[in-house]
Amino acid sequence: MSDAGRVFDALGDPTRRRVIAELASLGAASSTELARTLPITRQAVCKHLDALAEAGLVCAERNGRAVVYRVTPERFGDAMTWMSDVGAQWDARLAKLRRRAAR
Amino acid sequence: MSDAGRVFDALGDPTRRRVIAELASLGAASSTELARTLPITRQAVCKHLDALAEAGLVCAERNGRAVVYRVTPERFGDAMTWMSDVGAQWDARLAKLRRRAAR
DNA sequence: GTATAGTGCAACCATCCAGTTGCACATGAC
DNA sequence: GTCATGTGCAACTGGATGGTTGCACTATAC
Repeated sequence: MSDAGRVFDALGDPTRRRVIAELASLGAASSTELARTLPITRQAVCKHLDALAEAGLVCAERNGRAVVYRVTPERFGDAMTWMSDVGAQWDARLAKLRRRAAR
Repeated sequence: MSDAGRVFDALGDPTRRRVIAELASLGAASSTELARTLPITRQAVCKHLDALAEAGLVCAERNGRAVVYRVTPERFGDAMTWMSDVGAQWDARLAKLRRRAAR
């Protein structure tokens, strides 16, 4: 799957969006810390973090017995590129249709 | 839910991304036409188009007995804004941490 | 008129997955 | 050492939903 696809799949879940937003606002946090601020269990948070890591949107770093997660928003670019591509394609089509209509 | 949330939910499905990409490349098409170019039935295409319309990513227009769909990529902006907000939040946090580390 | 092509709606099924619970293991504090 | 805290893994469950089939309805073509 494309990188953009992975990003959309990861962000397609509302809770996952909350997780990453929370993480961005905290700066860095462990699954346990995030679970304290969210209405779900640590296990659920872990699964979401795994999915986000899979998409390259967060990274994990072991620190003693704690695992600290951080946001890595670089991949947002892939999703943005996908959207602007679709938009551009549509715009080109639209322009073509308009030219034809003008003739 | 936020508009950005709706966009991500809509684009979270791979088939739905194919549908909107196909629609953008065709310019405009009915559910029947799209079903011909995709490996799913018209009914499935309809459901996806409904979801995309719900998110404001496509619009439908009746034309005789045919219903023609078009891409309306304006809503992509909401999703992009969400991503840049999360990124900015993280960047601000990062800068703060770096300042503290530099002290 | 009839035949054809398109749409809309409802029911059904299978699969996926978010979330939970429970337990074992690891690490730091004392 | 013990105790507390945090993580990892596995099994299970309920609900959501992507996809299908079937049928009724509508509009164009002839």
